[in-house]
Amino acid sequence: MTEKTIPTNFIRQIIDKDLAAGKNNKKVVTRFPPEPNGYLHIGHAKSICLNFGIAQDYNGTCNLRFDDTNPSKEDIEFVDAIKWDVQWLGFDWNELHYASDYFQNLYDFAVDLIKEDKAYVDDLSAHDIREYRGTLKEPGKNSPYRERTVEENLDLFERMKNGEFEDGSKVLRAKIDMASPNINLRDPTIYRIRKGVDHHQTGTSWSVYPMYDYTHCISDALEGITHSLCTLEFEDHRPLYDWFLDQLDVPCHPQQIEFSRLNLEYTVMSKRKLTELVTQKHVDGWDDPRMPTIAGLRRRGFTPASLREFIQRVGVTKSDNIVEMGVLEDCIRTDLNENAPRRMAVLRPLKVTITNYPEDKVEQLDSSNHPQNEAMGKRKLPFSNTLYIDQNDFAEEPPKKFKRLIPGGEVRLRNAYVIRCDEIIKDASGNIIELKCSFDENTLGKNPEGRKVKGVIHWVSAAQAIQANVCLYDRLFSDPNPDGNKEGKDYHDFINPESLIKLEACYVESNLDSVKPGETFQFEREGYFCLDAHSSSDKPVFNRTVTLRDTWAKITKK
RNA sequence: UGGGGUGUCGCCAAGCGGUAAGGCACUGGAUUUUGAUUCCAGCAUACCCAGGUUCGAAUCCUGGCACCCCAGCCA
Repeated sequence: MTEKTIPTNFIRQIIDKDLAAGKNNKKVVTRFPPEPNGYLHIGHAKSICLNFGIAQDYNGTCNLRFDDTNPSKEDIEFVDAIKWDVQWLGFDWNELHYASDYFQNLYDFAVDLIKEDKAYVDDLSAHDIREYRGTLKEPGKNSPYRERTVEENLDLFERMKNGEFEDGSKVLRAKIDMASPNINLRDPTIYRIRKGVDHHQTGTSWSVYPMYDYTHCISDALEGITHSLCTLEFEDHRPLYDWFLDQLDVPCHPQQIEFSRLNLEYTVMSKRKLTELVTQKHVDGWDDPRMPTIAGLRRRGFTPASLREFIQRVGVTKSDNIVEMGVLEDCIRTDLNENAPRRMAVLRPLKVTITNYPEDKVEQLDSSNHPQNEAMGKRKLPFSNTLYIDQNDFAEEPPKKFKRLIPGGEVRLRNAYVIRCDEIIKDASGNIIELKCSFDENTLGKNPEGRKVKGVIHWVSAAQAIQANVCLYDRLFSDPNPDGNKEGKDYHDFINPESLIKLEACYVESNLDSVKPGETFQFEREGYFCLDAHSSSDKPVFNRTVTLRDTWAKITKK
């Protein structure tokens, strides 16, 4: 799909001004800085597209940096997954970094801070630190350890690093202002002790780990980042970001700019909640096709281009938002409508016997892979006297305006003949199990004479069709905003029990015999489907990415 | 008056003092061997509210209101 229009947003306007003013040597350097503590979701895609997109459009560069300062939550599994997701989305980083690469620099800068009496070792417990911090409306008060001498702080901090103290017994704090109206400035903790935890990059070589606020600004500065883009909840941290850089002898002072997170209707976006969905088995894993993760969307059949298009349509601002699913759905439909070859698949089979078609004959009918794009070629479709159609395409007592198959009525078999239903066969309990039909041999590739046949339905030839499982997905939650705090309820209470419907007796046309995992098709009149990444070869599993637009469904609802 | 933000169509979102872009959704209608696609038409006298400045205000000023974020040794 085409992504031609270059977006405009307030961040790009800031950059335009900076460039015009000759700031940063007229360079633009950004970074995407995930913590490897989970899989990336579509909200991260916004940050990725923003950061890498700006770098591309301004002839700048963008780094991938893992913000790995909390070893107890992180795992190498996540760093590998994140790298692949970024590349899959279509981006490549200039430099790959880990915040842990800077642990020594960070430590040295902390020593500088101590030497200038701008940081101190505090023996207060976590609980007491909280007490001393004050509240949103009342100022905090100084720790009794705040006035330790530089020498003592230097000694203590070094011994913290050397592993002489237990976890939680001491922290290093920046000495700023316990009465600041901005809580982040009330002597924030910048180092804590984590002894013996195995860090995925640095092993057990460190006993102290720097905090986010302290790490992030310095990492940005060391990499020469010009514009440090992050989400709105860090607005209050910006004064702290700037404070550290002002105190320290760093190569540059990047500009932090905040934008609003992406929220999508009928799903949740926080890593904690997504992690819970996985660990509590509400879904099959991080790549469950119902998940808003990049991995889930990929397995569902979304393309990188459709996701990039979505992010572009949604824009970048500072206002809170909840985007409707319809936007995402339109993005993938637009892409797949243009690029997915057409196939036929019968999801709820109903046997049809063509009584006037020779029993042993199999015809190979020509059908195009795309009605609007001849370049996608043609395929052969076997036709015989025994077919399957979808149960929904026959009605013994049709509703008004129904234009599919009815008793005594005619319908077009897509890419084939017009048939008429002559007889309904039912089982003992009255279920329709078969239709006896007759075909009009003069209707292949042309309309019948003297009468109009409005309906067109899809089908497969029974003998050649391939058995398949099909997974139909719906929204994971029944409420558009499962996060919104509604009297005592949380997102668990809105999990949609029908978010996955497994159909296990489906037939797909024989041309679907050598499909690669992830390959996408339009099953005509049903929707877009892809072969599941975990599909086994004996019985393929197709995931429905999205339905076709369905005005008939709208009519029947009225 | 704790601090920091945000308020333009159902949902996103342009707009930056010269008279409300666009997309999605929705509603009609045309073409169609997918009730798909495509096409064509419609869809904010109005920008949270109230004052004010101005020839002119969504844009500037004043005062309200609503909503979001912040009290991790998480990021």
